Amino acid sequence: MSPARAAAASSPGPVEVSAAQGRIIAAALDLFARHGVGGTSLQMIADEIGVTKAAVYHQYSTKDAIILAAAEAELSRLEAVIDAAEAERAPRLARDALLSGIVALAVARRRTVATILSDPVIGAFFAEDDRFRRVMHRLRRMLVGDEVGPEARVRTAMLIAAISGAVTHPFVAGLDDEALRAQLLRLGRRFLGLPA
Amino acid sequence: MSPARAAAASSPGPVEVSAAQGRIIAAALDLFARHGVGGTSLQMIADEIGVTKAAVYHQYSTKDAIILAAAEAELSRLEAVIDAAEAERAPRLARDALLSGIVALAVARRRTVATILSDPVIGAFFAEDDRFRRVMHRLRRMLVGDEVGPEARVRTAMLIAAISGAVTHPFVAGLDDEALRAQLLRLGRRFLGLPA
DNA sequence: GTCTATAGTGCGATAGAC
DNA sequence: GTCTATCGCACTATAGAC
Repeated sequence: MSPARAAAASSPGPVEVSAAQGRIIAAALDLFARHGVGGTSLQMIADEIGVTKAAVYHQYSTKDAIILAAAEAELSRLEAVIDAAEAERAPRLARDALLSGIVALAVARRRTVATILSDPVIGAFFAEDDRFRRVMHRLRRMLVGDEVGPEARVRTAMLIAAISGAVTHPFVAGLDDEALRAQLLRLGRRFLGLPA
Repeated sequence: MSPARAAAASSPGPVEVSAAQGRIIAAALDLFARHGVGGTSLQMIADEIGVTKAAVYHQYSTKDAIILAAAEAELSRLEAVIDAAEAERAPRLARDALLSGIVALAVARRRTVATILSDPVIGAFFAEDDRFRRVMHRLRRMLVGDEVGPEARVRTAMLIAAISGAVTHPFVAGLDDEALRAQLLRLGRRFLGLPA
């Protein structure tokens, strides 16, 4: 099987969603962040949108399908940031564009990003998802280049965890988005050894 | 029981637990890490220990009480690390001891630490828990001193998120505890501007 | 695309025996 | 400290009307 074919089999690029599906995904992400994936029922999602459970089932035939759709929707946002960064010619510029993009994404979606990356149920889905693995691989490659040792692994894991985890931390609850974004970018650059 | 009520009822100081209660807490922490708090039922906890639900209820009369006991047990480990670090005379030594202790704790309890700090259900309990707030305050004070600006807040949040989040990241799944600990400590020191 | 109605399962929680 | 047995409820999921 060709790479293109394998990719199409596991997850076909940008996933199209109807308006009704978009409402379900948005409601699900919000509720996942507030109650966890396991603590969110289809009834809660239906109530949030203002329809019945059966209407939700008409769009996604299982709860797992909703979890997957919500996780992939959030993953797509990260993919778009990576795509934009890779369009930069110089590796140095690409890396800085990636960092800026990740920080902006994490701040703009404070409540959802951390949930997607830390919820054990979504983690189980992503652990076997080729698309997720490809995204993480591209991320690491752009951040630390071709290094593969323990130092590079830990450094990348710490940077991603620091950005995604810090935005929901109680310490920064009172900060407005712009102040948070600026500090995250500055400290992230310093962590990577980039010019501030 | 609402989180607010449970937090108000929580006692300061070390909480004594019987052998049976200890088994429940250990099983609960393990299951919370694997399925999330909302995705863990009392039946799952009972099965893990090898008793019935009623036996679990005899120790903790609600599921919330189990969640609270498990979260506080993990919080106590962090408190012990802070206590030990504060015993150091020089602030510089205290800060380095704290960092080493946090890193060692996060690595030793890879699976549970991230869950406790990131699960939204536990977050709701901690948000109104004075003991948790005191621990976080002591943590920040030792790490960044008396600074209170956005930079100090974001820096502390990033460090805690980086350490607790990195230990469960897929990038470091293949690393043994000692290698992970050494790298986390080195990069953590560098992030704080301490001598390596 | 949304509804009502319902099946079958597992949930948190309780009562009372040993 | 653990058991059996049970209650009432919420859950995922399905069938069929509009």
